[in-house]
Amino acid sequence: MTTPSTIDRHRPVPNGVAPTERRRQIVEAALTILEREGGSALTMRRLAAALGIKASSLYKHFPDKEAVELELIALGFRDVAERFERAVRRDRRRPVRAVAATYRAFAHERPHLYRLMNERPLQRERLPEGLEARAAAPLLEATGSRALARAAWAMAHGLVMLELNGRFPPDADVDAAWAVGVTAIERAADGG
Amino acid sequence: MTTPSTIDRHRPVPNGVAPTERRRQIVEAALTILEREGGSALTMRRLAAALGIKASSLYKHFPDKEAVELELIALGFRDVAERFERAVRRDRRRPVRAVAATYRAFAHERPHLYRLMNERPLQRERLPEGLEARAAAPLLEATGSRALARAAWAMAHGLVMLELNGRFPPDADVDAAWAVGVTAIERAADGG
DNA sequence: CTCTGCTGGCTAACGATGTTAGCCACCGAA
DNA sequence: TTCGGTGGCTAACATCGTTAGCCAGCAGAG
Repeated sequence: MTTPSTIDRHRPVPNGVAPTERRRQIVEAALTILEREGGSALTMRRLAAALGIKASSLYKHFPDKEAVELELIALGFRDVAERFERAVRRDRRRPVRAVAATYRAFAHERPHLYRLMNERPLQRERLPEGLEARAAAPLLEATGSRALARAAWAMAHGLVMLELNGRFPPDADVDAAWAVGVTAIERAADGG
Repeated sequence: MTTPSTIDRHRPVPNGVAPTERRRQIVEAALTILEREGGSALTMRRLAAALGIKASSLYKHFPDKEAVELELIALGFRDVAERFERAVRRDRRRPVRAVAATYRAFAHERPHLYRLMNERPLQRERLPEGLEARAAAPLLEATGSRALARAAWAMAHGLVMLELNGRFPPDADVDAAWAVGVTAIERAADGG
């Protein structure tokens, strides 16, 4: 309305934000906080402090907190996609197993990022186009069926979340649950 | 220290709270808000307003917000347990299928309660003893294996959460994903 | 060289949130 | 009749995301 903000004067980049150097720095700092201290530590004030500025100044670079989070989410999807692509290339015999193991490894290595990516509704329209599809492709290829790919994804996601949330008993053999689950999916893929 | 609070003078009931009439009313109001308006609407001020009192007065009945939520969670577990028990009694031939359908139906009928129950780490020690185990028993019985039961639970939970969070494309055939997933689990149960 | 306007900071504030301290009216039992 | 517990209240605190409005610096135009 009044002053044309820094942000909406740029081309319609997915997130409504063009990739400036300063923005890159902000995302980098956000990622550090997220991975080191978890999602609840990623506040605008905390993020600003890490950059030596005030929270309100962040709004010169991003329209809202969600825009910052979406950069992290996109970054996470890119990481997952690359891992999947490498995994299926490495183990062509048993792609389902390879993708599952990779999925689990990612979730364990970057649990806070995993949560950010998968715990809440995803604003697709603010993500780079095709990124989600790229991350999903290897599993779809491995299972050979959309329905089975979704069931497999759901199982992997469920196992990860239940484990991250400590919902299994302390003595539970989570490896065994993964093994039997993956085998069930593999059989369905081969037999179907 | 000074005044012995209303709460900790009572016997060590699981949640640290004895079941008074007033407390029952509070939980009832909380449930109404949760189911009608979702988890983010369940605030202490909002809950108090529904009862015609101030937020701070709630702390005469519950030590914190989590204690109120835990009452709702316990209530949810009781509902799930009863549904499961009825389901396996009704369909003895295919207990896995029966439990899965029941699980999905519960999540769709009471999505906000489902979220409250399953989205975050669970404070077991503040829940009535044995309640969680009771809710888990039918699936364990149906699959015949802890590992498979966990894989099945994870798949169901994953499917529910991905669906509730709108993570599947709008045109996705979620029924098909459930069907193929349940079949895979059933085969593993029979063949194992 | 001067002016102008954008960039990217700042302070102050708003309306939420959960929670605590401290006060007091009521009411039942001793 | 007194006394103490029950269950209200107001006021306040820290923290959250976010907005309004101000201003220093600097680059480019005249």
